[in-house]
Amino acid sequence: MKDAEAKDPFVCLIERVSRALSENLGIDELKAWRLLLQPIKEEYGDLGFPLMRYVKGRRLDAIEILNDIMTRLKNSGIDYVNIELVSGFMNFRLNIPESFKRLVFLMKKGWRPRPEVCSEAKRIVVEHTSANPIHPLHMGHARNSILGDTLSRLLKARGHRVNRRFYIDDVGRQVAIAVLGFELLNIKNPKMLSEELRIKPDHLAGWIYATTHTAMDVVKAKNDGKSKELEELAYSLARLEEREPVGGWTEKILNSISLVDDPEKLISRLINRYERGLEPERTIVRTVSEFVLEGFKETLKRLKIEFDHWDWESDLVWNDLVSEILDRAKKSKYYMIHKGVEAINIPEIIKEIVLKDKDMKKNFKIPRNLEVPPLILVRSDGTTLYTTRDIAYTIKKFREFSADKVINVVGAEQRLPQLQIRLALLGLGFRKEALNLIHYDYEMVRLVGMKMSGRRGVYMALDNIFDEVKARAKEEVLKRNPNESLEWIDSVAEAVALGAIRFSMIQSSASKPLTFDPEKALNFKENSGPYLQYTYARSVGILEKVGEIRWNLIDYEGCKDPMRRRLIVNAMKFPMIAAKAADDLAPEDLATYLLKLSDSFNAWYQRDPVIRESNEGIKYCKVAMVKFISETVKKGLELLGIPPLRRM
RNA sequence: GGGCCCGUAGCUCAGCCAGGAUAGAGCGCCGGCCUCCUAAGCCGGUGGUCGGGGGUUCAAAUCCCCCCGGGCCCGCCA
Repeated sequence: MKDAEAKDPFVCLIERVSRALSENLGIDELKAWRLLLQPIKEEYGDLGFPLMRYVKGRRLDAIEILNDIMTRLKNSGIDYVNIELVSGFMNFRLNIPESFKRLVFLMKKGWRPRPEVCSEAKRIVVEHTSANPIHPLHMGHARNSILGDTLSRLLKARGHRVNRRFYIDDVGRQVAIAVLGFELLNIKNPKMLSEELRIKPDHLAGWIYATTHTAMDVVKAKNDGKSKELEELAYSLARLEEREPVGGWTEKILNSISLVDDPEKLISRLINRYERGLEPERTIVRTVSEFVLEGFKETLKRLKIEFDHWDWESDLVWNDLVSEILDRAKKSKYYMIHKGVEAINIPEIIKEIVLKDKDMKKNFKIPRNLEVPPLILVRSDGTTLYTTRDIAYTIKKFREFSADKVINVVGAEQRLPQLQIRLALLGLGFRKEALNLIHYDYEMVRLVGMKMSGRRGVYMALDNIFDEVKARAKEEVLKRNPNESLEWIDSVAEAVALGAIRFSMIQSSASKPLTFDPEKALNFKENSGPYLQYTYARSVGILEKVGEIRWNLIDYEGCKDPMRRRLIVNAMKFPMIAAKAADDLAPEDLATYLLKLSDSFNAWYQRDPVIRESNEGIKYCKVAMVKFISETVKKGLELLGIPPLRRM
């Protein structure tokens, strides 16, 4: 094994102890190390294990277990830890001078902190963002994209093969409406137009989509004689008109739609012909979609988010994967006619497959009184539904990447359809796929004092938020670096803004609704991405002032100081914490950990100066610590997709 | 009407799944620290019936039941 790949003393310790605990107590090794990582009070030790939970009611002797662990550790050459039993807990205290010495030995040879690589690498598809190509990415998409991207980074670092995919939903109703808008305005070359008008493609499309949608609703409300609704719609339309890219567009769209007998029929016809791959719809829809995607790509590039594949939903229809699924459904015993259209009998699948199997029940966790309706496959006009196409897409994701697992980052409001999809897969005989499809759901992003609606063109585009945050960051950078070039200041501001936005999107768990307050994202204080970036910049600053690290001068007794000791122990936990965050699909855990580490690092160097330390041995001990923390924070930032800055 | 998620300090949240050692952060507020490695920092102070009520347990913020409040979902939309 190369030294750069060697395991650090802390990871070695955790591995040995977990194995010993697992064998002695008959629990999962994974569970053992997860319990070991639970934070404990410093006075009890560096690691703790709640032994009483397992010893209770069994003929197990805690002292025997302790002795066994001690012996095993001795045999593995791990002599830098002390264990004691206190009120049912097994507490571990590291000999820091000794373990830090081993760590420094590795670091000197090029070892760097990184998440502990898992023993069983899997092939994992992460599908995320997948926004309809009809309007700019907004803050809701931001949470999706950033979660998806961060998960991908974590899983990759954990040693898995990750395939990142964007699903281009070009078949649905939404795109058809946007396309209708482009048609009504007679826009043949959107790209040229957006360049002329200097409007980003997705922003231009967003206006056209919202206006067309609203105009359609206006006409509908008029025909139905709903005057109250009409009033609100007229207001929305007026708001849109204020922002129209070219004078008269709103009127043109509204008038054109008013002339059509039944706009819905027009949309239906468009979808129908597009699904069949007929021209000119084929070219028109693709042109508009591709045009909007260019805008997405620009935004995503800023967020440092990349994809391995861009999958066209229409390809699934044209390449017969959807009809393959439909055929399979027809032959299935769960095929049914529901409300006069083709469907899959989901309730029957639950009854016959899920409820009869204990593991299935656990995997699907279907609430007792939840009625999952049948899944309709085809509309009465012959076009397919999103869920049908998504079944096909799931199969494609598993097949193309030979995936063990597929993670869909999709909003929590889509829980029911996502569950239906998994159940349908199960009923159609795709058992492995059904069990390994994960709906990674997240709650809504709410903007303070604002209700968003894409259909009405009311949303806070990510691009605009980013610009706002960047402008604020620029002020701060400029204040601190008045003599730097504008170019440098701009690039730092961009990175700081990215750090602020990415961090704010992952710092709380996905299951909680997130209230995005632009004011708060502009707060670059503690508990923020920029705070982590600052911590890293400071550590680099110190190292640069020190120059070359004289490893052989280090006096390891220097780590005994309580503050330094605590810091080293905290940082040593990084590989395991990051690994756990990856396994749990919980980037927020890593974020919280990095904040804590930064806190203790910042508190430390401010009280215990490094460069001015007069004792050379102690000084280089501290320098080694700074190097260690610096590399840890850097790796952590990379995992979160936040650019580490050497200076800010 | 049914289901899911959330409810912990004035605000934003961690801890809950795998029950245990005096319930943790940050923001805010009050008071300090820039001839000293970047003050996006540090130090000190302030602040909690863990939504309410029952139950299980030696032990409950954590598990179970009921209730209350907020969000979401129950479409031939996605």
